Amino acid sequence: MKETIDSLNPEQRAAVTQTLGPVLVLAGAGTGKTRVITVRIAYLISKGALPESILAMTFTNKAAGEMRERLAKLVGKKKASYVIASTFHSYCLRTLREYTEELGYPEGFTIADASDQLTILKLAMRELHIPEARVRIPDIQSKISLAKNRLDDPHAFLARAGDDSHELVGQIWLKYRDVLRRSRRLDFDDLLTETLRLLRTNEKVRTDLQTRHRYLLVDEYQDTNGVQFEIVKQLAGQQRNLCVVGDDDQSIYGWRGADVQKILSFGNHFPGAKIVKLETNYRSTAQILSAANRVIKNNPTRHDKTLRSAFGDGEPLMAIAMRDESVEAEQIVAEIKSLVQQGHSYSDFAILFRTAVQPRPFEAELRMKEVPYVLVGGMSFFDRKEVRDVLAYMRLVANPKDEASLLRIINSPPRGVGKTTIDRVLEFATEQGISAADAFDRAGEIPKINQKAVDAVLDLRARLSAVRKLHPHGEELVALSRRVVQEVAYEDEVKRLYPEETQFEKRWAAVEEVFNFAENYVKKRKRPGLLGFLNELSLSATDTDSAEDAARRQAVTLMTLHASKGLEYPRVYLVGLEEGVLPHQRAAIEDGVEEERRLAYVGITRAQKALTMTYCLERARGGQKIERHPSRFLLEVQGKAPPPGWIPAGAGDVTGEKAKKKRRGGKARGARR
DNA sequence: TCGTGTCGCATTTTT
DNA sequence: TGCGACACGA
Repeated sequence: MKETIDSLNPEQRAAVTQTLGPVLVLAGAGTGKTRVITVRIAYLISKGALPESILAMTFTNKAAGEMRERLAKLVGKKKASYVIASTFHSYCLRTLREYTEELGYPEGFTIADASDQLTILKLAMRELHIPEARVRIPDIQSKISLAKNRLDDPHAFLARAGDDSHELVGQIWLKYRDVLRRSRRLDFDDLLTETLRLLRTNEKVRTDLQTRHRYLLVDEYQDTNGVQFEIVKQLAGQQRNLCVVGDDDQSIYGWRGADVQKILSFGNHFPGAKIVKLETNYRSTAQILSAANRVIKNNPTRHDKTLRSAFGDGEPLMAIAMRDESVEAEQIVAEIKSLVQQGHSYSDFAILFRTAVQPRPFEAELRMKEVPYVLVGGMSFFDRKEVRDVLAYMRLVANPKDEASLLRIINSPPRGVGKTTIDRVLEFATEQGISAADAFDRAGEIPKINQKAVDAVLDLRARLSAVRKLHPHGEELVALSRRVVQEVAYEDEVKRLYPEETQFEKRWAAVEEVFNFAENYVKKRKRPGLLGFLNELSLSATDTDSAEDAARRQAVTLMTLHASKGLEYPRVYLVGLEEGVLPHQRAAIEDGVEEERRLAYVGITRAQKALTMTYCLERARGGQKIERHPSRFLLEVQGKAPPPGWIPAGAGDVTGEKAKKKRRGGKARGARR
């Protein structure tokens, strides 16, 4: 242990050995954050802490996995396995499952993921007779989620004054909550808020958990939202053996409820906190870091930090103006090709951008020039129709009251159940205050109902319930899942939709993959059940690790700035550095420039040796070319202030105005010349 | 009820 | 430019 400690720099050592009371470790980009966390845990254990008394919270499964892996190397597999390293959501899920009785959910619950949430919102709106066209459902979803993360509740939300749309969100929220309840589902936010509720209202649970987790660590603390903060506070209790690690300058998820104030005011929330700054950077050249420092210091509210390179000066940075986005792509791809000819590997390169449309010209160009690349993000395995369908069927076996899942698959394979039938049944369900599932059982009472459609649904329900009877506790998971799929003749349906053999095989492979997941889950768990399986899948849906794919396949990486956090590449292209793109127009209008600047900072600090920043003079948008101006961040990189006559994004921008007017005016204003 | 064409719209997305 | 929601006809 002593050797490991000695290998740390003085800042890192301070962060590791300060083991009592609250500690805030401000870990700048590339300063050895993960190393500090894992060594700190090892140090705690060496000082006599029981591994099982240490709880380390992360935001992603990937981070949790990495932590466990590196810890195993330090303290051995056995001890490492007792340390709880888990995402907030997974931790909350296991807590809710452990204290089912205290919670009062007699029959368990399944998790509603992002897409289920949208379905449930649609259901809620249908009940309220709000036409879908009137609002954008993802907006509603995000507003409700933000409110939940601020610990708001729908009644308080409605009581607060607001405009029509505020009122509308409140009403939908109330109904959304009803639908979730009667469907026995919790959304991602509920996992957190319900856990907090338990901690606050149940003294047994609170003291249980406080005694169990003597040492708390929170990774990426700048991403903590209001609920997560309160959970941490509850768990820390009087002992306050809490160490949080993060970087306020890399807080880029404010739009999702993350609250930078939590890291900025840590000292106030936990009086007497010790603050350690890690500023020695082991990733990038001095050139890159001074550019990063120059940009980020323009943010007024932050913990003051200045990154120092552990290496030399390095190559100068490049900033290049391009005529438009296709030239941007051509030039960059050409440069990558020529550098590869000089001995670089394709996997040394990353192209980072702000929005999801930007990679298009790059993909086209990379394909044309036959450069291997990996686009990180995009559709995950769990977003595929077949996977979602099969999981919906399985959820229905676990929980027949699940309305979103029932409606998802109610007519696939086609059973002659159309919109009219569904509307009538839902209308009846609303009137009677019962679930959609129960409404089908009483469909005889519904006037003008299509009896054939109802019979088909009843038959479906009978089949699913037969599977449930066969596996009452969800045991024999693999057999169960195959059985469900067989029972509803799903294979025939996939064949019908994709008669072409190769297409069919591709689609069916996704279904087989679900069976594989089940098999792995059974191997991993002592008591594998259906509910546990479904909920674990919901919480691990996104990790497809294409970032690692790129390295293995010797490919160029393309990804959004958000996706790049935590990663590093020898040579980075930061593209589309234009006012309106970065900072994004909407963020510029809505007072979000500071977070956009942090995004730029994250991008810059991904580069190890070389950084090239580009912007376009023109960019196509909705079919026509629009003039662009270099981003303010490009000026800041050079330590310059905006010149007179500089045009900021959002301020009187033509496209912005037009978009707004269109939405308000609508068709009533008549045709525009 | 279901498949096809058209219109409108357009940040980021750890769980 | 490309996707998703809706309207319409079979």
